[in-house]
Amino acid sequence: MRRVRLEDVAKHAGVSMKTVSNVVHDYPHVSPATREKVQRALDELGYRPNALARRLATGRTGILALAFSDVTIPYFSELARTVSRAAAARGYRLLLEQTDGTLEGEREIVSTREAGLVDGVIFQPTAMSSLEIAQHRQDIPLVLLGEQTAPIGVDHVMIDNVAAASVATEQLIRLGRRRIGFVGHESAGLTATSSVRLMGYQRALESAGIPLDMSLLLPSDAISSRESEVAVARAIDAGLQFDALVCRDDLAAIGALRALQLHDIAVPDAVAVVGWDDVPMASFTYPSLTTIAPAMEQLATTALDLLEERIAGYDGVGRHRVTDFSLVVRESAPDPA
Amino acid sequence: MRRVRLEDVAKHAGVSMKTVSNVVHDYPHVSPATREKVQRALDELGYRPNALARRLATGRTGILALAFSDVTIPYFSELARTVSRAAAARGYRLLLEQTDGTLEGEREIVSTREAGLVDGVIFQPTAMSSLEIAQHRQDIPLVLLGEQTAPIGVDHVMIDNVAAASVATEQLIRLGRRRIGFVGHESAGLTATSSVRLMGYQRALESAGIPLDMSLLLPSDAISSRESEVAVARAIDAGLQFDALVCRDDLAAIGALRALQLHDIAVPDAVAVVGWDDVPMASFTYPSLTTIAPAMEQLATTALDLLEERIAGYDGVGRHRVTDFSLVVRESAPDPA
DNA sequence: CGAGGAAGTTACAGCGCTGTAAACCGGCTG
DNA sequence: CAGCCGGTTTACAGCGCTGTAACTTCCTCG
Repeated sequence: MRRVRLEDVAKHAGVSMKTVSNVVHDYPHVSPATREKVQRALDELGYRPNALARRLATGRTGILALAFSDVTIPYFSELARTVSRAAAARGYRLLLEQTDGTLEGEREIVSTREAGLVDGVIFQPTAMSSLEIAQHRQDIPLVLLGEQTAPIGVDHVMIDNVAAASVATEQLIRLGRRRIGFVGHESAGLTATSSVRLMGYQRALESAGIPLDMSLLLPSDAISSRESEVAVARAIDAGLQFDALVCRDDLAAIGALRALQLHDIAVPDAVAVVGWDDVPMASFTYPSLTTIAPAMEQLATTALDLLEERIAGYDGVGRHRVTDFSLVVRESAPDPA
Repeated sequence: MRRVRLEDVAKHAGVSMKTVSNVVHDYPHVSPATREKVQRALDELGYRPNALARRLATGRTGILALAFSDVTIPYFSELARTVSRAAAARGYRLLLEQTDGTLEGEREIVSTREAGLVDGVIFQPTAMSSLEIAQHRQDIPLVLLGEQTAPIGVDHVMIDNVAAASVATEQLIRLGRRRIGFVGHESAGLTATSSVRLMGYQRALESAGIPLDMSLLLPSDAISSRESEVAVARAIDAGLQFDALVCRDDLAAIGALRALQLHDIAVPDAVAVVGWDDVPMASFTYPSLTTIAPAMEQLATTALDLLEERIAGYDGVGRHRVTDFSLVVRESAPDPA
């Protein structure tokens, strides 16, 4: 069953290849008679265009890559879904690239040994520094996501993490909490994400005149529910007193919740908890999680806008866009009565 | 900054394009001297092959599509991660296609209006029937995942859902439970998945001599934690007596857990719960979930094996592969003391 | 009635690469 | 020393499509 080519259709309809191509693409200047004749040939032969060839000829593939560490991290699943939808709406398809958060994996993304396959890349780095990105990067349209600062010449979209962390912390302060811990930042090699969130947390405490107590920082060995559960459990066992927790992300919050429950500590009465990301699960934990919700659609749209401009040829300085967030209030840290 | 082509390198090195191509591909019969000369030219010019052109010439793209309803469903995140890794190990990259579980979305996948972009497709249908798949399908290598039966000529990989549902149910029976409910199947338009799982549940009850009580079937309006939380809450409020729940998947189990907790019903003492999929979250709920864990790696590997055979030209009857599963015992339905 | 234009159509040269067949070049055999 | 052989290299024809320029009709207008 040989593939039907444009030429076959052309022969069948008795016109030139280009005319067939014009019909396929709804090019306006084709006479109705020809159009109909060609269309019939198209149908009879069951022609399906070869995407590859078309793309070689036009130079654009219609494929974008979305790269991050791991799709099973709920925030990234959400990101993948949202970007995939938004991309589809613009006629692009999405290549999924996982880096496992390793330097090698991330280098591979940025230095793309093969050209041409992908029109552009949206990339949320974990391990790579801005400097390294600048060094390895090829001349493929690139938009960076996340808290990492971007190299000159590279576009970047993020939410204002410092502000968001402050908002989260303030919610706890409004509840009258004073011994507010921070959970889930890396114990070694703080990521950019954790560090800006910590900064916002500190800032909110300062503004409220609450002195920073270093013992309330509960780092964990890795970004996972497991590790933050361990960290919180250890703190409780060590007799640490606290009445609220700001968590680096919802995964950390979920781990924290579990540690508190295992120790029969009531949430939010004894300890209030806020998370970050508003992952789907945040509604279904018990109690459900108050959390920072990034405006995901807006983020995806903004990133795609920038990327499309790059693809279209914009080659100026890197743009920096800040997208919105909101605090979703649920059971784990309700509004004050 | 014009792209460097094979021809540019060839000119620079004073050899033919094909020789350069041979060096790039480590073709053995190239003299060391030439190889070295070409390699230098390659490096000096910073040549990067154009994937598209290569693929047009060879006819293979090295891209596979993975299609299912929604990446944010944890089972699919896991699937995406595992398949993506396995595919990467074999030199393929993964295009992510979301169908939203709609018929149109799924039709699009199977009928692929464009040819050539993708070497093969791994697809887990939700809405489409086997018949419809057979009707719409094009001649692109295709492997089906999930409980749906596959059309003749199409490969299919799944776990033995009836057996797995029986194992899950038996765990509850061994705990001495007799009033075992089933939660989270669709109240209208049962999917193939729900229906085989229900079948296994019934079979286990029968084997244990427990009569089936239809009132213990708690369907929900949609597959989500929210809906199954509602379904379970409603049942409790209606005074339904039960001492265990088999849930259609972990999402349903998580919803059920929340309903039970909100009603102060102890898990597993009053009601034991088993889920399905072993999503990452299953370890971090409180209590953690006993759940059916499909052998995801094996599933991905098997699917890719079949697909690669198809890509290589196998055109025989559809193969049917059954992969393993296990019951992961956690707090929500522990082993009997 | 011929110039000028718009609409419709076509031929053809790429896009950047690879497969094939053929050419080339010593070195070895008889 | 002709003939042959294997390793090495090359020219060239595609892969299937689109952009461009040019050509052909058929009108319209002065």
